[in-house]
Amino acid sequence: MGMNKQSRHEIRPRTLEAILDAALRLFNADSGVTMSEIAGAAGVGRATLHRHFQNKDELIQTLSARCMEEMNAAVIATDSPDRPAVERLHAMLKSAIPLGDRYAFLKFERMEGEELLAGYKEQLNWTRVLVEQLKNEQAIAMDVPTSWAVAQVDQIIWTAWTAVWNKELSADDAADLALRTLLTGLS
Amino acid sequence: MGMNKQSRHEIRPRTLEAILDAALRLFNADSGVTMSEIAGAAGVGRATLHRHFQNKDELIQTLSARCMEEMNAAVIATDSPDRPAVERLHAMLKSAIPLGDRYAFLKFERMEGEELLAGYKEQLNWTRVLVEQLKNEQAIAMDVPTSWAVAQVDQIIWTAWTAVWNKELSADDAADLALRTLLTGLS
DNA sequence: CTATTATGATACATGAGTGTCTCATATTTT
DNA sequence: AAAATATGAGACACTCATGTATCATAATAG
Repeated sequence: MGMNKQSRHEIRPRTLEAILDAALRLFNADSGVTMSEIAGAAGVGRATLHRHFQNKDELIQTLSARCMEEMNAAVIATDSPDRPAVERLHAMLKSAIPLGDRYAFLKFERMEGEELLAGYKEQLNWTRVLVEQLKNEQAIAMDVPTSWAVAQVDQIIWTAWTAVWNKELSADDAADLALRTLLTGLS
Repeated sequence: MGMNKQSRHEIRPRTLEAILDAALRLFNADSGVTMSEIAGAAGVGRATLHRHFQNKDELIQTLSARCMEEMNAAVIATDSPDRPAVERLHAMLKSAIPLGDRYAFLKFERMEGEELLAGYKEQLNWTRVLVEQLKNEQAIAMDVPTSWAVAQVDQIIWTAWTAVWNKELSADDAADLALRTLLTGLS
């Protein structure tokens, strides 16, 4: 299936979870972690780590793809097609912003790997459709380039999460403020 | 003076420039460059590199601090205290956005080093003062947290630069759009 | 209970980047 | 021109992360 050449060993669910949990935690603290440290933090032998992930890139890609899927799932879960686009944007922000600390490490990793890129493009595309609907409902001006609006939505999730992480705002307040900033600016 | 223990050799201006130029260029392409690659690209012996920069961190810090100073200088140059704050914000965006590719690599580096942090705080403080003046002139609503507004200004420079880099917008258009987005949002 | 199999621990090999040193050469300074 | 000195090139040792192989042990499946 998804396993590679060294698939002589099937990975146990507990082992996989322990590895991914530790890797996610350590990567968010320092993108330069070593495989040994990850194995140690996961309570797993270093050899076991190498049995299932040949190199660090493969581990990062698996991790990134999972986080991206998680994010996409959370976003799509808020997607009720009959509501006005503004409400859906608000709901998306509310569910996406708290997830920031799950995939903060992606900020320091270059975008590589098919799965990760696919997930990211899916996310961008989802946002693009939403932006176009916002334009139709005149919540966004027609002369604003769609790519610009998409970038703003994408970026403000990070900004809002950072504010929450710095304990300057609550998650809900950050989502409200993000929506307001997007639509009417700071004035 | 600023040199460290191995200051038995004074660095020549041409050598220093060649090294910093190459390092900046390579770091923006790949944050994992090696000292050998930098030396090679600079047309400089690897030993010379190690004579003046003990380790890679020291090189990165020197580079980061320089870029930050450069950015601060460019921003402060636009600072004419008698103009309205909105005009000064516009002028700042116009001069800061095109500099993005000079210090894009900072996006992938953790903030470390006294000089760099000092420069960054100086930049944030400058923006904070500007935001407060914008509030006084009622270009920004009083109930918007200042830290939020500062973060928005800081982030939109990157977003705008990315749009320019992707050739979606010209530098001037990006600055205009950034100003408009900050003040009145996307609507 | 028994057979299968994933894991842990250990040892070992490898490669890459780093940092240091020396000396001949090129550059600058006086 | 002569002295002082920064550089280039090469050799060397060292560290550390990586990757692989082996085997006893623990967990799981039948």
